[in-house]
Amino acid sequence: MSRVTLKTLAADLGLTEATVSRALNDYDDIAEQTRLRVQKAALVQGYSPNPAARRLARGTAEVAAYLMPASQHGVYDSFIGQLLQGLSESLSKRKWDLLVMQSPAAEDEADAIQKLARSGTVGGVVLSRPYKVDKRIKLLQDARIPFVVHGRSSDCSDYAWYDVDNTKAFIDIVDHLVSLGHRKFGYIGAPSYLNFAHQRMQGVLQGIGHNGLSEADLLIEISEMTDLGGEQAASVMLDCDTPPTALICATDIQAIGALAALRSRGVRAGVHVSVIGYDGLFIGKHSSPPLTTMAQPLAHSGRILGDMLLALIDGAEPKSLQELRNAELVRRMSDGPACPSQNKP
Amino acid sequence: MSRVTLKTLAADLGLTEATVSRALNDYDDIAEQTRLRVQKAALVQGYSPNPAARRLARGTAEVAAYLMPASQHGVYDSFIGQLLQGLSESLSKRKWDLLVMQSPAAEDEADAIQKLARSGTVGGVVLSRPYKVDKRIKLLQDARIPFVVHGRSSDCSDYAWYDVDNTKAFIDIVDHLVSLGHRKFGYIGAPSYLNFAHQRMQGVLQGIGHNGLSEADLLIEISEMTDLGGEQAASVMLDCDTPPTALICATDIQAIGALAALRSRGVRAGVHVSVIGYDGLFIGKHSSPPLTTMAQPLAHSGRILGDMLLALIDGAEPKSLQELRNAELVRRMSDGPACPSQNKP
DNA sequence: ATTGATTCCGAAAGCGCTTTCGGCTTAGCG
DNA sequence: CGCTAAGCCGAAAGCGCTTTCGGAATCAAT
Repeated sequence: MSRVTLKTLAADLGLTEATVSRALNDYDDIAEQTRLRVQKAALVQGYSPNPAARRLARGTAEVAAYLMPASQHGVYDSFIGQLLQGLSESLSKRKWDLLVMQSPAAEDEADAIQKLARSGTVGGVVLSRPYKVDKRIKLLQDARIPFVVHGRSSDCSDYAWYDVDNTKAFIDIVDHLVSLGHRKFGYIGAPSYLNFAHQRMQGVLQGIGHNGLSEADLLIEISEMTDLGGEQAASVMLDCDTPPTALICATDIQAIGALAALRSRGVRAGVHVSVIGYDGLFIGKHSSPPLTTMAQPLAHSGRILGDMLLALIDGAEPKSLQELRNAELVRRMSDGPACPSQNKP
Repeated sequence: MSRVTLKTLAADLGLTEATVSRALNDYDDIAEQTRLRVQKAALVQGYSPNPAARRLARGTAEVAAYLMPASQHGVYDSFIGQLLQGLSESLSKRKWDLLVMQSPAAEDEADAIQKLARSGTVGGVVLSRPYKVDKRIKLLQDARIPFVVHGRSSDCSDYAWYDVDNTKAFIDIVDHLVSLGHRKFGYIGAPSYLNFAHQRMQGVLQGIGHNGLSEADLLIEISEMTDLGGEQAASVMLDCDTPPTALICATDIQAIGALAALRSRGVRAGVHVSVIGYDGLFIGKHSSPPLTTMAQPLAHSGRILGDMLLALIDGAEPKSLQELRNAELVRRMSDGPACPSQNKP
């Protein structure tokens, strides 16, 4: 059983390759009747076009690339599977393929992206977790490759993105904790070249301001986005003279580390000290105590990003494709009213 | 700045496209001197071949597809990110691209894979988590697409695979628990169409046999691979007349659910009842109590699979590429000596 | 009946690269 | 010095598909 190509199909039908091609691609200068005849034959014979040939002829590829964020010190983002599934689902509606690529090392970025553009390998790009100022975005714009960003860089007016309102989320966290009576906070942040980390910190700062507190009421530690990082940062804050009564963490992973720090000191999270994380990771349900967290709605983020990219390909204005969602507080057991007593029992 | 193609390069150098092509691809009928001249020019001008054209001409694609396992009831495998990173790293040594595809629905599998083969989209496939008898494997063989399997189906003699010895791991678990004095077990399994689930159960069964115990000493519950599934299964076993003193779980996720079931009954894991999981998930470190588990060495599995695939492409015998690793018991806090007293306090 | 517009399809030129084949040049040998 | 054998490179034919252009029908209208 040799391959069935346009040529063999055409020969079978007594038509030209050109006609068959147009029939299959729904050109309108093909008689309805022959169109049907051709499409049926294609189905029967199990014809499927050679994508390489099509790509070469058309000059455009039905492939999107997902630029994976680099792993942070061996911690891999657990949402990647979910995101890819959504993306691939959405893209497959148009029979697009999904390529995953490592975000190249900083120096090679320009090269890599220009190569992407030049070779025409991909027809679109999804970029995750942008930096505060992200050269890749400009490169993609210059290369005229349609792209959507999962997150925002500091200047995000000119491209398509989908993001969660990090700043608002952390303002909300502060508000929530203040309403529980907390007045002294610790913030465990992430490296601020990642823009979401910057945004989250801004949220905390604004929240503190809102509520009439001063910077003196806020301790800040920046740590790696790992459990160990969170644990160390929490330790530092807990061991100081007037430790905070509430710990706000940039990510759940760090929060879980913070929980460990509390446990090892015999401090009860949710009673003596409140801990709130961000992400809504599944795993927080099973920490001890279960972690209160701001859950981001990433159930459909993959699909949304995919749909945006497709829309972009169809000629939509990038600026019209910007979607901001809100995270939602899910209270479990690690937050509670401020503890009036000393928090070192 | 228009695209630099073989044509423009050739024109610049006063050579033919053919010569330039051969020079760049290290053919040996090109004078060393001109080869260098060409390669340098290519570098300077930033030439990179159009992959679609190359693919079309060569008839072979430098692209591997990863068939993502479908999510189980909304639980996404957290190892996917890590695996993809390893794969992509390995493949990029040869400038191969990585495509991710959803494993198509059962009925469409044949179609999908045949389409893969016919269209020549991919030059290799990585298949995760095979079923006990997996049609996809035969399809791939028939289609003559090089492929490696992450895991094994029940008949695994004829293809390349990388797997962890699930059976041995669970024998080891039983042995370990027996040495701690346990005599009555509960096994929380996963749906056995997934071959790893079958293997793990076999391990438990063999372990029980080894140690001179009988089937009466083993309760079995099959559940979904979710925390809830594990929790429900554990509940059933704990509530029976003579509950087991040790719970063996097919996956960490289920084990974590089991832990929850214990907690809600006031039964202390690691003291009254031992719980052991499998996977070595990061998250087990932070459960309460921290989960004892068989950790599989997946740190490099992506790279290994990638290297295998590349070797296959180079003509290696599939049978010579079969690698079995052992999982390793990492003891945390959820196992302990059998508790002589009633385990319902 | 002649013209003009439609409708539908074939011819043919690529897209950018690979690869076979053959020819020219130079070296090696008697 | 002539002849064969390498060594190098150019010519050209494709890979399988798309798309422009134009031509042959068909039809309506003058």
